[in-house]
Amino acid sequence: MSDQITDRKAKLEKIRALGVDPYGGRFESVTKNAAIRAASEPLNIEPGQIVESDAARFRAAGRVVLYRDIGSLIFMTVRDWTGDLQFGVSKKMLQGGAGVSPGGTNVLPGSAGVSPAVGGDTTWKVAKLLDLGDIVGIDGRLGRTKTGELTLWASHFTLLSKAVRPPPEKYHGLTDVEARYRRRYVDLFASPESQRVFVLRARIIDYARDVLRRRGFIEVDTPVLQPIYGGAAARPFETHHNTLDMKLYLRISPELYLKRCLVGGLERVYEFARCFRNEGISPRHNPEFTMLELYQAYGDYHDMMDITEEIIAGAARDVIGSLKIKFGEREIDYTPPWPRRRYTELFAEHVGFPLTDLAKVRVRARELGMEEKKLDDVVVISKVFEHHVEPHLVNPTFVIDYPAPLCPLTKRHPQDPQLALRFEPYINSMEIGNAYSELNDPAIQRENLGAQLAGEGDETMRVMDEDFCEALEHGMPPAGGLGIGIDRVVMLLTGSPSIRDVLLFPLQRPECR
RNA sequence: GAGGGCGUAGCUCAGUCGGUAGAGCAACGGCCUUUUAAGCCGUGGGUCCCGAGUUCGAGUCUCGGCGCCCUCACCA
Repeated sequence: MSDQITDRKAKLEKIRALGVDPYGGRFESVTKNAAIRAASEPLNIEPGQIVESDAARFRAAGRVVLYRDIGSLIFMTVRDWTGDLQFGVSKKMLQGGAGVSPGGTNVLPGSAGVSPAVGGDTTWKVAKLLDLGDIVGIDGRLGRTKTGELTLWASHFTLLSKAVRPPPEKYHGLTDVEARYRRRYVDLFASPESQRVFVLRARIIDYARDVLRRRGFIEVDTPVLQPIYGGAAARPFETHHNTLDMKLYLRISPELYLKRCLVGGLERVYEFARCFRNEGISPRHNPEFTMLELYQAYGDYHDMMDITEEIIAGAARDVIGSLKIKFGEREIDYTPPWPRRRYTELFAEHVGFPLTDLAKVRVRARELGMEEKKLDDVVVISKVFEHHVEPHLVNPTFVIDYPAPLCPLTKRHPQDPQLALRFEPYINSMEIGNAYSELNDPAIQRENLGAQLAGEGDETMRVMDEDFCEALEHGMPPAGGLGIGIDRVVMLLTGSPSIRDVLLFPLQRPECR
């Protein structure tokens, strides 16, 4: 059967028989491996030397990723989330009187060796019973081996958690993508580069929060469970509340609630909104994803472009450390200001004729193999745009002033009512957001939403959000609004080709085991 | 939804023309006080994704199913 598990459980019992709890408790005041490395620099440790001074005493902890037993001497490479460090355990150097480190808590109550605690001899036996994947803590003195490797030599040694399952192969780690997604916990500890993505994700989000806080925004939470869904064009997930006996939808967008906040006088609000869309899955689409959405009263979409640049270019510079970041074979230049290009101009430039020449647009659509007869003009235009223009939008570009019929929640362009004051930032041919000068005329809003519902026909169960329209009738300040697909931004900044690489636990069908 | 690719030991992977299942790491037993993916000697380990079929014989060929990845479609 699964003999490695059996072997490890046998060791577990041997360790318990020694009076040591293989699952330790609190082990605080640990210095991170990276900090220990940094602290070693001024010590100028010579190969073969072990430093006696207090400046070289450290407590460290982490997971055993490499283990080399040389008889009466054990070397192990121990990983924490700052990096790896070699621990050395020498039979002669272990101090008795505590099989656990001072402050360690893993002496089994009532065991034979409990008082005055297990000795160095017991500690040694435990060290010999270690396996790859175990989590250990040590107190020791810093030195260098003959070959110059920085090493923390244990005076006390503690087993903090015994792994009864074997880790993946120590050199390759987990490479099978399915295994990495299904058992992310293994992928994370086996692959520092995977861990790095999620640390960077957190820092990028922190960075965005800092930008918004400096600009006077407050973070709010709006409903995920919504009786009426809206704010985007997508099919929703449905659910049901038992005691209210009520149909509910998981939100496809927080937009209509955040605008209610504007009506209420919360002038600058943002939300990191987990959204759910019951649509196809692809390397750029996950059924649940995170949208940073924000609204600024008295602003417009130009302000939103400034914020977009400040967050994304700033995160590139300050979190990743460069305004030029590779993605696949390409290098993307995030240096602001990003070009702001009109939709109509880009269309004419890359398609070869203006989008107002509808006959030509439809001919081109047919050439692309499209069933264009049943589609509205603007839909055909947008398909042709996607096909011909998006591939050219590699470096960050704001595409501005979209055809109005595509934008039911957007204010019209004052010079051209055919256009809407909307932009989408594109990077690496991918939409990474959506923003506009928000429509605040309640009559036009009601009309647009009605037209949208009519366009969707009976295929969706969508109904008019009367309460939202009523809110606008109380007066919503003019405002700029912005949504940024956080997952996609993290993909770009970390060089991750699939959205699943930046989601800790992407949706997978049940495993047949 | 359509097409293509993949699925073999805990992990990473070989497996020829259809002929009784292989390596490295990991594991187990032994040796070793300066290793670096430690080394040396020895040992064990398989639902070849699942199920049918063809065949004297299937990891290999055929069909069906499941899962994952990619492309396209839908969508965003």
